[in-house]
Amino acid sequence: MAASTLTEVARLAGVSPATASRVLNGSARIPGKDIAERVRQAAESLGYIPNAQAQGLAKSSSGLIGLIVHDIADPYFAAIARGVQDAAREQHKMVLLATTEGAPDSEKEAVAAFAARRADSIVIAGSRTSRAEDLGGNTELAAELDRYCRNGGHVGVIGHGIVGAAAADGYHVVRVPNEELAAQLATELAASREEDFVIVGGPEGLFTSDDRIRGFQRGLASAGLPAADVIRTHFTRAGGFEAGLALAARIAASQPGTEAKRLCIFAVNDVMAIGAAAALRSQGLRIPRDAAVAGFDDIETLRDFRPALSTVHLPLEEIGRQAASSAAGPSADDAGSPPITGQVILRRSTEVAHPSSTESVA
Amino acid sequence: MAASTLTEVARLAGVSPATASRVLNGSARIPGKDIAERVRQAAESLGYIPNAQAQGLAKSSSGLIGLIVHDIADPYFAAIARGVQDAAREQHKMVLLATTEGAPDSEKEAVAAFAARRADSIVIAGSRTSRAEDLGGNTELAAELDRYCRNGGHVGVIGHGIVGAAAADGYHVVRVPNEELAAQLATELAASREEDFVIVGGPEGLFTSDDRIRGFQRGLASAGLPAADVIRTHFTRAGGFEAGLALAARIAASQPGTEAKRLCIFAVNDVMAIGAAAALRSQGLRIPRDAAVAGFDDIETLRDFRPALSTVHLPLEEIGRQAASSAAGPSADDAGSPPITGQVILRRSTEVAHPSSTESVA
DNA sequence: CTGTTAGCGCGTTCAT
DNA sequence: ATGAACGCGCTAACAG
Repeated sequence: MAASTLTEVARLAGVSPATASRVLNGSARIPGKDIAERVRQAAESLGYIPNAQAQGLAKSSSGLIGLIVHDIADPYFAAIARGVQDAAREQHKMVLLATTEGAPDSEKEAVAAFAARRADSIVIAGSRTSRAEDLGGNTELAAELDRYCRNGGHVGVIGHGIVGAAAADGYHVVRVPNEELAAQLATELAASREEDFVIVGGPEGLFTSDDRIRGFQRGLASAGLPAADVIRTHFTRAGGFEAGLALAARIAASQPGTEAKRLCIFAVNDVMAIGAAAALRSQGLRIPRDAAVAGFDDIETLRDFRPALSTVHLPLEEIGRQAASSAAGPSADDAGSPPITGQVILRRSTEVAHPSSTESVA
Repeated sequence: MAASTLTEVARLAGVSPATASRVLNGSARIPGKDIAERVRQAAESLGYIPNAQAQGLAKSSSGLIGLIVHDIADPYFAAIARGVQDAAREQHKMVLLATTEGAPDSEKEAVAAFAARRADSIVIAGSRTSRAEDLGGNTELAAELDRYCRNGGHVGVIGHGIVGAAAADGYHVVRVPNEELAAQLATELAASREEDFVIVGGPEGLFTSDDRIRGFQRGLASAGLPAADVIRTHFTRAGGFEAGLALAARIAASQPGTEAKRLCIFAVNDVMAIGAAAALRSQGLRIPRDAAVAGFDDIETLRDFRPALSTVHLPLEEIGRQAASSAAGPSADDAGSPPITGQVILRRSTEVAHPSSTESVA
């Protein structure tokens, strides 16, 4: 009852397994026109499906590309996954998924599992961390990756490289200019307003978050503004919401004093920004009237959110694609892919004032 | 340089490969306390990682569970994927991903690919279709699935069964009561208003869409209301947007006449509803003032959308989990999982009238 | 151009 | 309790 094998096909076609193999997959020429047809028919009638495990064993390569994300339901990762999937299709490979919640030790496990399956390459998305508590985990992860690379595996990491990972062969990093873009966002934001800036960031040690915070502060500084307060919270919508609640209180408290200075809140990613905005709204505050809010990533699903969220567009899908194909080795153009760039997008959530007031002042 | 093998470990430990195998995996007893330890150390020092391909070949099972979705970046599928992933983790398996854009022939390919990899089970999400143009594809898909099942594979389909698929062993369907829930939504909506209803549906033949349309109409009928107009469009945000544009025109045109009857728009999924809402807004219309809008699915990422979208909550993650574990065979409780249920959630997007007007009329 | 012989790395009978 | 031998399904060297 088990699926029919190549040998059976060969027997039915009256040829040797080797010949059948040559016909059903493409190695050298197989102009045995007549033979080829017989084999094909035999395969067809038997409903033959090659056993990829066996093929993999024989060729020691699996046609698999492993993808590691924090959470596939997070639109950020989902977008990247789509890019990886695209690249996989081009390479005629399949993608193997692992979600890790960002824990280095379960990332290590995932890498080991991928290695066990002899994945041709591994893509790691999700920000790296440098927290003390993750130090051990990071080291082990780096070791695991190193071993994987040494055994011929290819790795594509998105954002920062793994802490402590040697620049081994087959180890690629798709850099995302988080810091520069955040600085640019701050600059553009600062150019048209005179407000107090606040940053809602992720836990300290999260590279992506830290980079964006640093960049934003730098942008502020170069605009001659003081550094913004930083609220540390979870790198999620819930975290953003929590911070938003605190900020709402702060706004309410300061209103009687000097109502002139509106708050401009920069959340280090869109999901957090949405959370913060929701919190403000739940407290009766309105955006951008009572506070401005900006995010980062330009998540597609969030584009219909109102007021439209100012953010930094990142080509997530392209990032995923690059990570997956850089790991596949320099293909046609060995010049490598173009560096990732983003783009500041100012929308309604950070509008400076209602047209009416602008007009009246002017 | 290739990864070290079990044989090498065995040699280093001074035992036979068989013994090493018994130690490193759990088959029978391995009380060779001293031996076991030696083997483990050898494995450790060599950085031994079992070759899953070889294991799979030997045991003819792969620890893989295949997942087929239209688009992993669609939050609907992403949520299901998370559930599948959870189930996979519990089963100590990994998830293989395939995206097909809903095309039956590429779904067939995906099934074949999964079969080739000897996936232990396959989960198919994404609505089935009965369009004439897909007939051939569906038949082939059904045949492929049938063969897969006959070879011992397990299949879990979400929503409707594959058209033409025999109720083979190992073929499970996680039913989603789309029709009932849509009817319920219509009933609740109809109870508190006197409006013209319009349905924004997907292309004809899409089961999920058709079920929801049918159910909604039924609900309307049982409330003594006439059937709603149905606008057919793409099952995506873009489709919803397009329909929304048309509806905006319709609203604008009818306003001079009888301004009493507001439109209540039911889009067969949340993403389309959001698209429609965006279109209305782009034409200067406001929700729920100028029109009510409802969706279906209760996508998590969309919950912060304003006005809050009335919809039908579906336990997407649980659905994915069930599909993945039903396919794993009746586990602990052979009573099977509880049937999927949803819940109508009325939010602001379908509010009947502003408190003020309600008051003044009363 | 085709058939034969060896493994790929591991699990699993059999003996011992 | 341990080791030897065989086979999982396929590909890659060699023969012919």
